[in-house]
Amino acid sequence: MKIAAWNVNSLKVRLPQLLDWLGREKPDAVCLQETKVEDRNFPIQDIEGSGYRVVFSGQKTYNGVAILAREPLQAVEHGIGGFIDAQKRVITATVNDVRVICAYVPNGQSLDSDKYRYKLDWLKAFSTWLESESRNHAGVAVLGDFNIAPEDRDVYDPKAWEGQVLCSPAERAAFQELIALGFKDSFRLFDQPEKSYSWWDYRMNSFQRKMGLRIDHILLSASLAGKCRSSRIDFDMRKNERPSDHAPVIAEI
DNA sequence: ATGGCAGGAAGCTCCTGA
Repeated sequence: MKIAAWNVNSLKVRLPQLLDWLGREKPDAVCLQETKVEDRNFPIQDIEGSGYRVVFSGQKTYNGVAILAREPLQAVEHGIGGFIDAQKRVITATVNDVRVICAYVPNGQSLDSDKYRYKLDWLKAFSTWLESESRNHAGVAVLGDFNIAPEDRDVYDPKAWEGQVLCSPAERAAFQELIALGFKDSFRLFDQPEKSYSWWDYRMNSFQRKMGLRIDHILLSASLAGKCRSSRIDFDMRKNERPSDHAPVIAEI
């Protein structure tokens, strides 16, 4: 089973690229973030026309998540259980007996921002809820934009980013708390190229200069990690015309 | 030290992203 995550930064703009990519990669399940589209405007027809079923949870302008799958999406759940959140950041469904959790973790903006406090509170609630999901499902995969670079090797200039949002000790500790629930960062199960990142700023020619961060991840519960055959970043998607600032991440389980 | 790029909503500019 091939699973993937991609922060599209507007599904409306990226739809042609998404449909192309689905035809080429043929993933079994795809988690999208930052769709930025209200549910009533979601492009259901285009996606179903490509042979995928889809569930989504969106809002105007910001956030918005969706899961696409070739097989039925069962036991769909919106948001984080037990956590009230006006922002549409999580959607979950069971596909082929795998509990697929699509997450768009808050950005946090800066350490002195209210948004940073919200990010840490959000991650705490997410961790608590994920623990119960793990108890209730044998195979769990968490895919999405975590807005956390877990280690210095996930950052092009660790000195410059030290202590900054996306790299701060509290955010990294929150990421490790998820790992401590029994998840593996699938990307690190395999040897990877140097300077493997999943996001590059649109400015300053960051992609060409390999100035990026690895903040999009696929976490796998122990049973899925044990049979994971590959995990990679589809860098080529960042070379497209009008690219998303994020590249898709893909794993085979 | 600062701004730079992109998308959206609104409106001829601002907010957010990371």
